[in-house]
Amino acid sequence: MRKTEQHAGAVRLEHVKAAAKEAGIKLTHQRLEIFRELAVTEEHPDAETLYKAVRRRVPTVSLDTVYRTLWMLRDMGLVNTLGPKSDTIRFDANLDQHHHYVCVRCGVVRDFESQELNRLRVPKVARQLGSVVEAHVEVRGLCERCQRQGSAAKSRLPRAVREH
Amino acid sequence: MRKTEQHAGAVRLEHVKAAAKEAGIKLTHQRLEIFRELAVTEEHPDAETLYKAVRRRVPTVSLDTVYRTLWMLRDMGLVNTLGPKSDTIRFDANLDQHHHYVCVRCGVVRDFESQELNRLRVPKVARQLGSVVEAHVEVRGLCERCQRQGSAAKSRLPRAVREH
DNA sequence: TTAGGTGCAAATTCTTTGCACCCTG
DNA sequence: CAGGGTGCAAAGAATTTGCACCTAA
Repeated sequence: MRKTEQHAGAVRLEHVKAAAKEAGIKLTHQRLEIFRELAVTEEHPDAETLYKAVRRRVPTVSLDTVYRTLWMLRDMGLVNTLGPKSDTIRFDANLDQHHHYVCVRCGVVRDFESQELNRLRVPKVARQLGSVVEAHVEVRGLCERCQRQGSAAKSRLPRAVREH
Repeated sequence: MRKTEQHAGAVRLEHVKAAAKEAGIKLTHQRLEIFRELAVTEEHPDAETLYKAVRRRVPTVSLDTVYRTLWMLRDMGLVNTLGPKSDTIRFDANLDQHHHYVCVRCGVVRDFESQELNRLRVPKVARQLGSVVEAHVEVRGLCERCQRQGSAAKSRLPRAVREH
C-alpha cells in the first residue's frame, strides 16, 4: 500500500512535468515541491497545510504562491478541489435522500432523485472507516448552460465579473 | 413538481417548529423566515444569498443572525452544509476514480476504492442536467476516532480549540 | 536575455464575536 | 419579566492582488 502510493506519486509527478512542458509553463522549484507534497498525501490538505509542509523543503516559499500554483494545477486538470466548493459555505434544507449534480465550471449544484442510487451498497472498506449516516452520489460535469456559453469563461473569474 | 416542493417546504417548516419546541429554543420571526427561505429553494444558497432573500421580508435582519441561525439549524440536524466543507478549500491530486468517506464531526475525508461503486450507472435525470465528467460516492458518518472521543465535542468549536 | 514567476505587504471577502437593547415564552 | 436572541460594529480568517525583483528556458 505504501509502496503503491509512492509509485502513484511518482507517476503523478511525471504527469505534471509532461503537462507543464506541453502548456509552456515554467517548472519552478516551488511548483514541483507544492505538487509533490500534494501528490504524496491522502489527506486532502488545504492551502495553509500544504504551505507549512512545503516550507520545510523551501523555506522561502510564500502562501500566495501555494494558492497560485494550486489554481494553476486545477486549471490544468491535474488537481481537484473537494466538494462543490465555491468560496462560500452552502446550505441545504432537503433532508430526504437525494443526489447532486455539480457543474465543474459555474459550481451550480442541482438535486436529483434516483431510487436506484438510493439503494447503493456501502462497501466494507468504507464501513470500516466509521459509522454510516448517509451516502449519496456526486456527479460532476458541465451543466447545460455552461455548455451553451462556450469555452470562454475562466474557472476563477474576479468576483466583480462573476456576479455580472 | 412545484406543488410537491411547496408541500415539502411546509412539512419541513412544521418539522422545525416541533424541533425548536423540543429543544427549548425560541421561534423568532427571523429564524422562521430564514428557514422558510432555505426550505423553498433548491439552489443551495450561501449565507449572503439567503440574507438578501430574507431581507425582502424582514428588512432589519442582519447577516450574522443568518449565520447563527444556520449553524443552529445544522446543530439541530435540520439543515446540511454541502461538501466536506470546512472553512477552507481542500485539494486532491488523486485523479484515479475513488470515493470519499467524510466524518460529519471532525470533517476528515478518507479515500476508498470500490470496483463496484466505480461501475454505478448515472441515471437519465442526472445526465439531462449536463455532461458527465465523473461520478463518485460520498459516504458520511462518524469516523472511528470521533466515535471513541465520545459526544463531548461541539460541531463548531472556536478555531483555537479545533487545532488543539 | 526575457517573459513568466515569486515574495511581500496590503486589500478583499467571508465569517465570527462582544455588547447593549429587544422580544418570545 | 427573564433569559435567550438580535443588530451593530469591529475583529479574525481565508484568499487575492499589485508591484519590483528573480530565474528557468
